[in-house]
Amino acid sequence: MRVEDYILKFGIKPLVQRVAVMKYLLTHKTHPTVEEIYESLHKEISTLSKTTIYNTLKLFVENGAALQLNIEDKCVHFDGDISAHAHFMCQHCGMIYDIFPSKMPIINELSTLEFGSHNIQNVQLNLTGVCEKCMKKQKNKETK
Amino acid sequence: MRVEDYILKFGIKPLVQRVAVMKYLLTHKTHPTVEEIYESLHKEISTLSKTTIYNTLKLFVENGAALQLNIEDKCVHFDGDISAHAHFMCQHCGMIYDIFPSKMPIINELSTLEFGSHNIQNVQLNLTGVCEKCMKKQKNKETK
DNA sequence: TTATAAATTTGTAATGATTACAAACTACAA
DNA sequence: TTGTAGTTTGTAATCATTACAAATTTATAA
Repeated sequence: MRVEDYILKFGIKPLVQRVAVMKYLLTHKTHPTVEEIYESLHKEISTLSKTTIYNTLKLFVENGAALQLNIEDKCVHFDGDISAHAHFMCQHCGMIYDIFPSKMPIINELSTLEFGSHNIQNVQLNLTGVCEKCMKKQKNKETK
Repeated sequence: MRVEDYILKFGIKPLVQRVAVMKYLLTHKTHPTVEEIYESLHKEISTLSKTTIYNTLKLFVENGAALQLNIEDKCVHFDGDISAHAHFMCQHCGMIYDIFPSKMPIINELSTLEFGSHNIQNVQLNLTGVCEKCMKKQKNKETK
């Protein structure tokens, strides 16, 4: 499906900037920040402004076309994968890993959670720690 | 137990500023921000600086004496309750509700989660939406 | 005690992500 | 073609957080 049609399904008018941002999100599973998206897309679309990226991502999130991850305090990350999954962020390298229900079945239960009469609109399961790669690096340093 | 002894158990030297901040966290279950803590404690301890509150909270979090909640993008919240529980933040009023395992049994499973060979140090389950109070307010407006 | 070193606090300045805003531009319908 | 609403853009402002060095407090050792 064309990205134009994809974002249309969320009620979002497919303007060039928006299509570019969504295309970026869908092809880069790195949970990018505004800065990263800007640095990359600015090369293709030289007139693209950072404000537009902020506006566009806000629009995506409000319409359920993307997820905003508040997993760290430095800055916000975005995710074009709106399927049920959790995230693990490494405190050393900053990488954010996806965790899918096949690896963590509890994730399947998150969509049915209830909390009194409150209206739940979003559920996020955020893990932090040290990733395997960084742990190995640490061990190597220790043995030197 | 005195707050002095409580933070000592986390290996934190109980200086007056630290005791004041921890006392605030333990008596205000509102998941305060640095700003809120500062505004309140500044009245008692006029010399207390915001930087010290930042330093102190960082120390608490690093030593497991408090939780840092990244549930929204505006600013960070802190929680002196380190028992297993989740949070629900209302998008309208900004209030953060505690969710304890008795109301949401899945929370009990969070401490035993595993993800490959990665070293998990922290797990947070964050819900957002509209709280009961704010939904009622909305309904009242609609019927007027 | 007293002197000295180490740790901590404080206030200010700097940083950097995010937002506000108004002017310029674009899409689209009459 | 023209008008209007919607969108983008660049700049300036905001505001939470951090850096930093001086001042202060606490711990240590003589």
